[in-house]
Amino acid sequence: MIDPLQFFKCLADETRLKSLILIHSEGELCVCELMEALEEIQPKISRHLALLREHRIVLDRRQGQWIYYRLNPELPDWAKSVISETTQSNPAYIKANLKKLCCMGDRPERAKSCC
Amino acid sequence: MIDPLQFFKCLADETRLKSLILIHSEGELCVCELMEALEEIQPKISRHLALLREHRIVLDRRQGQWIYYRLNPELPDWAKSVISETTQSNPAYIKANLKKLCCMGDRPERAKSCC
DNA sequence: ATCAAATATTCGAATAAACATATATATTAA
DNA sequence: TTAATATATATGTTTATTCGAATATTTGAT
Repeated sequence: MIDPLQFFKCLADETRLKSLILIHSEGELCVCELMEALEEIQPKISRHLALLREHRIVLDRRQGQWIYYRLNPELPDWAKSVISETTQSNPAYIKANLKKLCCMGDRPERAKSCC
Repeated sequence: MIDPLQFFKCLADETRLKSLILIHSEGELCVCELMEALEEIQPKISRHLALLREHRIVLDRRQGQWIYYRLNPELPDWAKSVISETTQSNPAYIKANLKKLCCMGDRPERAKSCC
């Protein structure tokens, strides 16, 4: 299982930390949603998600053209708990980003629930 | 209070993470004890402790020639909890270091309890 | 089969973090 | 006051991380 040091290194970058918190808040998000919420270019989002995926902190699934990222449910409890508590106790940290996500037009959400 | 990103950056280095976990396990430790437990040179330990102190993750107190570091009791609960859970759930991560601390001769511990 | 959209990956450059060495400060003991 | 011990800090260098730009891959629609 994941080493605590590697785990915290994964959280020690703004793009990755915010992505994780947003993914945890929303359940599942795709790259274009994170681009909008964080106002970052696509390769930057993808690169950081790839790192989280390599460390098995998130899992991905493809649905059509979109790739959805979610927390790995097999993360050790302590690691899940770090993410949960950080999310719950720091709503201000991602408030503006959640807002941008909400206001986003044409979210691929609908596709998510169908099929 | 401390920003989650800054907090995780502080944990994302082996010397700092192990120092924090050891300090949390032992209550209070001085630089020379951490040097022994982590087998690192003094300026390296001091530098990393200084960073933790600047972010108010630890507090220090001088007692004679020694400076003891402890967790800041005013850390937000979520941050305390991150440190506690990480410590409790990863005993193997610092096992060898705790052993070295135990075996250390001439620990300034006695001074700690007197006065 | 071609094109557009979403995402991934590669690569060289820029930035930041960590390091070892040297030196400074503070305390205690002689 | 001098010497020794514990710790802190300053400095130049090395190493690690992050970045944007360019390109590749995959999928769905035409």
